[in-house]
Amino acid sequence: MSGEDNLLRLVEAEEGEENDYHLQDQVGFILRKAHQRHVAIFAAHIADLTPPQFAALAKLYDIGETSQNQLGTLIAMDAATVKGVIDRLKARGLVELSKHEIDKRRLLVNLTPEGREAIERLIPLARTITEETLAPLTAKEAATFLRLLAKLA
Amino acid sequence: MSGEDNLLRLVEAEEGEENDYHLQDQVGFILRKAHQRHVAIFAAHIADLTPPQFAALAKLYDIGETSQNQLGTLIAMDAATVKGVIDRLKARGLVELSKHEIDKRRLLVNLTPEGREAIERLIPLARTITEETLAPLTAKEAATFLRLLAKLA
DNA sequence: TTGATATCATTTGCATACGAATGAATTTGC
DNA sequence: GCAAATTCATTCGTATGCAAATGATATCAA
Repeated sequence: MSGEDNLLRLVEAEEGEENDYHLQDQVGFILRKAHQRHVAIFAAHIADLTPPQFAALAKLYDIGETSQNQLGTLIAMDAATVKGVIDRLKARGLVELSKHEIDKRRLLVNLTPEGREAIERLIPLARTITEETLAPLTAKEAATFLRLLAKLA
Repeated sequence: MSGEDNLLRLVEAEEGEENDYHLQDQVGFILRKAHQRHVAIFAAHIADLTPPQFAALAKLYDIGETSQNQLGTLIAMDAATVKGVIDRLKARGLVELSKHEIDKRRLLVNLTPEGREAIERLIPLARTITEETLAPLTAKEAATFLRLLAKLA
């Protein structure tokens, strides 16, 4: 810390300016930490699947067969990311791929019976994960938080 | 969709159970999307630094020289992650490394003059990024959101 | 109809993120 | 004072996440 910095602080204190920047108060930093905590809770309950992999299976279970690109849109992943996720699910036999009959650009993705079994088994655990993630909040706070978070996302 | 599934749905509808699982309502999924949006806003304002890199510089600016490990704790990164971040900042001349004189395990990290210049220039932009991230909320909502988010993180 | 655009998927490169294993150095406990 | 436990840093492997470039196909528009 140089003498100039100390002088600057004095001057700004006199002017009543807030010069401090506290990383730990910034929404981006706290958002990153909250996300990290959620991922850790997820991993503690569902060890053999990542949140993005689970999201892909859950969405396919919800809407049925769709193109890789469309699936990516629905679960908020760009094309490069969704490809990797689907590749790994395919390698594990949880999804299967086929070509779109009419539009030859599209790659259709669907659950295999094993994938359907897996997601049906995991959804109850996912509800627990959501509960545990929100556990520091009261029910009312959790509702408020989800409403505001959705406005941000 | 098999006949058994349809039967299951009828039974559950009669019992008033909620069987649907909507990914887009789960806190983890929305948290991931909110984080993605923040990172995009960050990149639009600060193109030459990532949020983790910025976090490292901002924390060093705040507390001065510290060990790589301690820095990681303060900015919520594990040892493997912080090493990569610091390596890249070092390669760009924004931080410098030195050995701890007494405890030979520790690697001290500090801002270079260029790093100090950079973070002083960037902090005002970071304030803008925070504002833009919270822009969908009113001031009161933003305060509530930050309070609840901090409880979760 | 055909030339310009747009869409879908892939690949490459870079940057987190974290578990697990390893080795060096320090601290603790007895 | 010494063995056990802990801490610090590094490395490896795997998995997102995204920008940019590319190629194939489809759609639009003059």
